Amino acid sequence: MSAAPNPQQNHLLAALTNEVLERLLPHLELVDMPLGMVLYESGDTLRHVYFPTDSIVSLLYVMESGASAEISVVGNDGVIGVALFMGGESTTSRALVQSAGSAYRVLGKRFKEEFNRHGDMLQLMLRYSQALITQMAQTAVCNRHHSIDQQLCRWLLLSLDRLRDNKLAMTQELIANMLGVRREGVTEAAGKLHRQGVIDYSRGLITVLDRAKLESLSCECYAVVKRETDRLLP
Amino acid sequence: MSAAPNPQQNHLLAALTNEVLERLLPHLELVDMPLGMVLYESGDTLRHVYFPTDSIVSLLYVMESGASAEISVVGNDGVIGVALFMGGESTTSRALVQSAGSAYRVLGKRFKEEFNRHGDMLQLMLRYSQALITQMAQTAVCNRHHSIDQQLCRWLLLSLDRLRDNKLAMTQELIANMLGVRREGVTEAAGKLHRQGVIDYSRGLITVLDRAKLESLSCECYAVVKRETDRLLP
DNA sequence: GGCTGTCTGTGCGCTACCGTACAGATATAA
DNA sequence: TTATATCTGTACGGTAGCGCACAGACAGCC
Repeated sequence: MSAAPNPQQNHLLAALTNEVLERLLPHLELVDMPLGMVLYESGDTLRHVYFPTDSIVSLLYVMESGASAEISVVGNDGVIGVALFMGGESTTSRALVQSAGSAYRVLGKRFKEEFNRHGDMLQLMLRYSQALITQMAQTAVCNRHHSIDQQLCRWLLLSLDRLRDNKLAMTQELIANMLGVRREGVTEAAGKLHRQGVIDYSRGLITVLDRAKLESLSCECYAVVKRETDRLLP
Repeated sequence: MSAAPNPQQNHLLAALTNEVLERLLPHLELVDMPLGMVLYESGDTLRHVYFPTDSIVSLLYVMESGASAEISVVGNDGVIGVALFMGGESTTSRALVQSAGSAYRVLGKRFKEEFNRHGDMLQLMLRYSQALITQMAQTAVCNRHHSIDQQLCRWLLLSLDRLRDNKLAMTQELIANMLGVRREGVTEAAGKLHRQGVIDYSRGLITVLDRAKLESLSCECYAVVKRETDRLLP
């Protein structure tokens, strides 16, 4: 939160025409997003739509057993709360702040007013929804076919793209929850990356040293999602 | 295909108001959907939107290595080609006919004309999209945490719900492709179900004998998706 | 300083699933 | 009938990841 927050830091808000943005601005509320904050739980009626500026939010699914897995990750490239305009009002996932920062939020009711004008906002939200679908689909196959080593690389890259610098405040325990694996599995994978000089870390602070190497060690899933997202939301 | 095909066999078409349906009817084309037919490949520009009556279509992701995994399954409860109205025109997945039958299709252009009236069709498609998102998310976590045995049960139930009778024309090889596992893994899981009297099968024809048992052996994922789908699309 | 809680590293047996190989069974074609 | 392709069953070694247990490292607090 070094720079003063600005709605335009969120790519979706920045992509709106001035006309739409100016209608929305009075309803935008800047909120602090501390690590671990839960925006909503599975089944909750959504009250707001969130546009992160420098924070990152994970859409996390928690099972009956308590085991969890990340479905999608949203930063300044997206919005949290698509279920609001989809018409469902709630989802089966939890939205959890994975990297602290800030976000702009709008009351669901106000947001729907703009959405229901069936103009730019509708088009933009539809395209974003497809990007979200792509990411979820890729997560599903990645969970099926790729090793923890590869998935950790993918996950680091996804987070990195949504941050200003190359540092992530994140313990291995939390990463394990996101990936839906054991903490020890993350420790081993991170150890390998460390030995190869790709990352450095200590007590919850990860520094990426060699992004190119990270990309080469990642599975195809990162690149596929990035390419498709860039295509849908230029 | 015993009964004469009728657009109303598709739940989404049946949910439309008469006004909308009558506008759409002249553009609906009944098509045969043979097993193995590919409606579109990853990256293809979608030409039609498909509303299955008694056929079942799998949205399948195929990776660089050739390995695959099913992302979602669509029958008379849904529609294939959401990317058309989302604005992307293409997706990263393949649409494959998993159970033969028929479907009604509409040219993308005609469909978008109705969609862009921003009436019932828009609302319905948005709600369906959320149901699709729910299914994909559940698939992702299921791939991470559940055994082949459980997933086979889930998969059989999903298929069963979209068929008229309790018979599936499906080889173990094909099921393995859908689940993204080895064919031998499916053979073993199916063998267990057979020994328990839950299913019977031979050479590509599976008969479900004890649906209740199947549900009890399945992971929670089936019920979660069904409950949420019923909520979104009553 | 010492105490305590959190984070990371490591080891070990276990299981599910994979890759591979091959054999038997059943349908279709010659 | 025989031949061939397809489908299913079984076996076996290899391995990635799990559950569990515990040890060391580092930070903050008293």
